[in-house]
Amino acid sequence: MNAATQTDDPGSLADHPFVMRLSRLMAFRAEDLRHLERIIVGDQMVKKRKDLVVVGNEFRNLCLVRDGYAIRYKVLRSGKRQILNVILPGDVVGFPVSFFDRSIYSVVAVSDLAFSICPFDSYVRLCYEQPQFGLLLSWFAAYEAAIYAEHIVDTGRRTPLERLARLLLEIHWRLEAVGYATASSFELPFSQEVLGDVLGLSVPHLNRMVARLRADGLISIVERRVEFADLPAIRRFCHFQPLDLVRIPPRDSAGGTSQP
Amino acid sequence: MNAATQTDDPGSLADHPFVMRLSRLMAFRAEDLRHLERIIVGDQMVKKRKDLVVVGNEFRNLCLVRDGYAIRYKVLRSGKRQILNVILPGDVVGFPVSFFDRSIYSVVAVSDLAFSICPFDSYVRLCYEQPQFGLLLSWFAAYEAAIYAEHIVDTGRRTPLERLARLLLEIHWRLEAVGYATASSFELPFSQEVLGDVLGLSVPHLNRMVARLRADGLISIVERRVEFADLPAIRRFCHFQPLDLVRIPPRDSAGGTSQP
DNA sequence: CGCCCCGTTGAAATGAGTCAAGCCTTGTGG
DNA sequence: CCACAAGGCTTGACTCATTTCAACGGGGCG
Repeated sequence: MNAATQTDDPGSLADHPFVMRLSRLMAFRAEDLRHLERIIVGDQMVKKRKDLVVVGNEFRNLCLVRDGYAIRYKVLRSGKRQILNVILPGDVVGFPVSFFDRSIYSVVAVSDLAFSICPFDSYVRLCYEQPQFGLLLSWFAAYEAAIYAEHIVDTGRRTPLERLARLLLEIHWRLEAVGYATASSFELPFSQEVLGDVLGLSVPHLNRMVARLRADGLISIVERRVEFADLPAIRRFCHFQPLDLVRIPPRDSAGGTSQP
Repeated sequence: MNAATQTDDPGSLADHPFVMRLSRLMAFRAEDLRHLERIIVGDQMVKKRKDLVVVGNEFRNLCLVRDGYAIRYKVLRSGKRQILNVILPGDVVGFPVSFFDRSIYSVVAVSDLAFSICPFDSYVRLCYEQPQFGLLLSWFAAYEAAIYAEHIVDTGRRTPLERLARLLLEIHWRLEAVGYATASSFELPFSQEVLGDVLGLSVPHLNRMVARLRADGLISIVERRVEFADLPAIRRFCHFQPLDLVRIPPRDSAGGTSQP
């Protein structure tokens, strides 16, 4: 549909970061993998700075990010931009926009991005046939909501320094979950302008906060790679606590409510 | 389980605000109503100021609010409190907490509150048998996430005056959807301390913003009732746009992906 | 080679928080 | 039924954290 895009055969899903997250939530059988593969219409690669979702347009796809980074944001009349969330490998671009008539925010790639495309309607149809996929969608939605909730607390009541520390820890945590980070460091794919717009801070102020974390020896940054010298220490400093979903109960778990 | 609570027979669900919201999302059949009634274990009433969910505890229920108001919040070490969201009739108390091991925030009633209790595990089991309920859960989750997203934009980048106007409009919009508001007014069940903690503002500053909206003739408040003199005007002022979910596609919508 | 993006730093202006006090209303217990 | 307490609203003065505006340097990319 667009010059900058190319769609080819979907690669194997087995090593997809989305599947990696998913298999931590439920007993994921080979059969389920086939169900998912069946409704994926292709893989796509887009360039850095390419818009994926634009406000006001209809968007009805779940794009499962295989590699690369993007941001979900809204720009106001005043020209200010607020980023809701950063999108990492294993995340889904079409959430929650696919549930609404017209998109209320935009998504843009901040690096080259590779993802698998699944039409929303196909996914919904699959949910009717294989209810575990509906639950999966709910679980992802709950996780997303919880991340948003933390961002509300950040921008509403936490100090800029805490916010920044927490954001770095959140990104590290999420990247580690899909194998994109080491135990104590990760490649930071976002400019300070992006970080500022996530945290509701101006670029100069954000910059000063970065400098402060550095001066306090809590982080060091060399060539876009963030390293935590003492992970427990920085977690203590900003009271970071990772979010952990419970697993999705399997179909036959206890009793059942079926009528005779 | 607690002195202040009393559980009695679930009343009819037909007039439940939750069902009212739900029936706007899908073709809700009498049969579905029975499915839902079957897994509801009772109704409960709690007093104003009663804690429903407390941080760190496990909570595995969906509480469908029938009447009254509550808030979902987190208090920080500094003593500051951030409210994530206000809970109105038709909302679900156990979201997203039931998806996590231990609750990451608290919920407290700010008025006397009546709700129907549905054990989370029962609901999940129902999803396996009747997949439309799984989709329903996803839809609710998406809506919740979208509201959170707007709050992030509010606290991150909007002026205090806009935030306040938007919050009042959001509450009005959500109350109207369940028949708890007139076309241009509603009972405001929240103190200024609560409003401040939703918007990330101090009470004195919030108070000044209320005064300003009043002075500008955008709202009037008499005896806890907020009245919009000119609804389009205040919506224009803060660029408020109601969120509208698409309907859940029915089971047989087009084609199907079943294999032979 | 030059442009543009990105990071960095400084100085000034201002918006919002904090602290403090007073008043009104509501609820409650004597 | 009254009195007092507590919660909620309102206002003022002061402080300071954060934004805004501005300028500069480095480095990668075309």
